[in-house]
Amino acid sequence: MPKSLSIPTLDDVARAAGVSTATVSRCLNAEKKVSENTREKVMKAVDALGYVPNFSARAMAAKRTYTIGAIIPTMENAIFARGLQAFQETLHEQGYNLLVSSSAYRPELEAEQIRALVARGADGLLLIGYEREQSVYDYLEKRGTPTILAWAYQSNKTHPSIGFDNRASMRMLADRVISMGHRRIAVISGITDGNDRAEERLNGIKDSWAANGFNLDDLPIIQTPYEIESGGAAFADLMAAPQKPTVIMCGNDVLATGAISRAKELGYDVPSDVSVTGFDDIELAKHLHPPLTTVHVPHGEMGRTAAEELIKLIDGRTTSVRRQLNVSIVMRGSLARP
Amino acid sequence: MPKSLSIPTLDDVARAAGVSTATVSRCLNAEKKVSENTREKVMKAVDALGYVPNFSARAMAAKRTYTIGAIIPTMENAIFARGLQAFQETLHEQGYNLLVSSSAYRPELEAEQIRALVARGADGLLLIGYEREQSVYDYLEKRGTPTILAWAYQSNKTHPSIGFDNRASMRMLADRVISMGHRRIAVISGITDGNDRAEERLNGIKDSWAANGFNLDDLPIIQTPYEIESGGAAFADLMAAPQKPTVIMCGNDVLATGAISRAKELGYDVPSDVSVTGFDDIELAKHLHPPLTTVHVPHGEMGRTAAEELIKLIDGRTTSVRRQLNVSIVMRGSLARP
DNA sequence: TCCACCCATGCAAGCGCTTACATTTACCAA
DNA sequence: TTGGTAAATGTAAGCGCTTGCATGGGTGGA
Repeated sequence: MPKSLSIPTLDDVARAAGVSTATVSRCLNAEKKVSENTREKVMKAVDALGYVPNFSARAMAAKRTYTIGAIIPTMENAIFARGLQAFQETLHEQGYNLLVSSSAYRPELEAEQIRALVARGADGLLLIGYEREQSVYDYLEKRGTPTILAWAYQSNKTHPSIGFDNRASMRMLADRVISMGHRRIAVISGITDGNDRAEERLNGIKDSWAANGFNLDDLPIIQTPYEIESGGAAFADLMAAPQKPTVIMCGNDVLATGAISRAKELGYDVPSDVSVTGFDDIELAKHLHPPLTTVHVPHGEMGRTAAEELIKLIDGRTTSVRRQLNVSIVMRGSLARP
Repeated sequence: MPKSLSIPTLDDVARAAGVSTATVSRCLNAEKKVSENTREKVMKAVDALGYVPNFSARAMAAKRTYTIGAIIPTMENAIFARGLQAFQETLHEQGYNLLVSSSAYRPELEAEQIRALVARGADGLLLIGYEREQSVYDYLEKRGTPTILAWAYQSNKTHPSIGFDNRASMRMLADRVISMGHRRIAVISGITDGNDRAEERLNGIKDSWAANGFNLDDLPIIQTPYEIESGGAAFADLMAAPQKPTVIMCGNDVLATGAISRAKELGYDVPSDVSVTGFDDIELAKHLHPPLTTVHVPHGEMGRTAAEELIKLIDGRTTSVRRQLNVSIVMRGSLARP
């Protein structure tokens, strides 16, 4: 009975090609050290058998997987899609694969998934933001797994990271809003607990507000999950106040989408009744009506750079990276003078 | 020099606990067959060393990974997000992990990723739709990897699948549109080449159109990628015709989003100048302005069921599944009488 | 013609686990 | 006390690959 009915292994290929397994292995990996003649024989056998190397066996023997793990807070909306796409494409060009999982913004789930990815032999990891337990960093350190943080950059942190300054960026936008004459600002923030990006963005607004001589007590803030519905609900709450805000600054574009949608339902015109701003500049932002004024984040560049630097880290071609990217304000129709 | 500096293995744990590796292994897997006493000792050692089992080694020895692979056409937009989320949650409840990759709607990439996932030892696979080369199915068959298809259901196909009838669903919507009095319909379809769902949806519209006694030559159709921008561009093209359509039926909600956005830019009012319909009922649909009339797909149920049935397939508790889910039309503001 | 080298190849030792099978231990009935 | 049985544990053989080292054959210089 031919063995061909079961899954072919290196051994099968070697036997079929009349060489040793070592030779087959070398054919499949290092291009060199095998004569043209032999390689041809081997490749023919590989094709004939439909051989595909067993990943686990390879990982075990080589202690290298050419796999990168990424854990993002959510796949539900497009916040991370563009950046991750670029990350993945760059990785792919360099012969790496990407394993993605989502933590649903839950730190304990993130920790679990980090362990799972490391256990799977990920050569490196991409994580979002800084905030996580020290024990997680210790674990990564101990296992020697190169890790790069993205979507955030804080000059006082030393961990390899590629991102932008959420705080300064949001402050820039808030300054702009205030300079346009707005004096009644309300904020729909993401949940800051366990999310340094959300916290920094909120702080950016507070910075601006305070620096312009206003009282933080006069700055209504609602924290709510990054979902369209929540943004809508928060909008309704904020507009129910006796002193209606003239502008609502949202922690990201998803919340802003909800706010604008709800504004329409409630009969408010944006921006003449109330302005709305976002953050991230997801693709949808410019297609909202009115188009959303927001902070443009260079997602593609961030993903690409993160991939390149992470691979350097893995190859030992560098020991640390810290790169700050520039964001810009995109003025669109959703923001006007009060 | 203590070995604790390097990554702890089963051996280390066994030594620390004063038992054999077999016992430790049994502790970590089958709950039974180990005395309470021993288990405690072992667990203590595990904690102390911070031991995490090596996934590859485990996969190799056990020939089982408790990992499911899913390949979806895109992560860029939310089409698959809800369904995948439910799929993943159900899997997780049953102790399985999910590996996701995206094929960017490219069959050859999908084939490559299928091989990669199988090589990684995926116990089962989730794929979208029916259309792929026979060789891919043969490969899966040969490797004995259980595979379930989702997001589509065709009664004439026998492969395990869980989905809905794209053709009948879209036809239902088209019938409705026509019954409202529309006689000038234009279609923005996804690229049908290599995408059976897109093709079926388009066929559904054609079915209805023909069944109502109209000529297929009078049905303008543009095929374009599932992107907001493309939807917008297609909309502009269709409206540039001498005979403007009274309704534009889109292959999915993403295209419809682009169409509505572009309509505003061009100064058309939806639905009084032109109606727009979508398909999928992504979260955004109801937040568009006007809210989008579309076909509601039970994504959550589909994901959940797919997970359950796939696991049954893997466990050999069943040999085949074919389940058709019901969709429904959601009437919202974007569709009105001409 | 001979020797030193180098390149292509083979040999075999793991990588860290699981599990069939063997062994030991504990306990109970006779 | 002793034999028998079942439960707990240990032994060791792989799982499919990579890679350091050994080997052998071919090449070119003297």
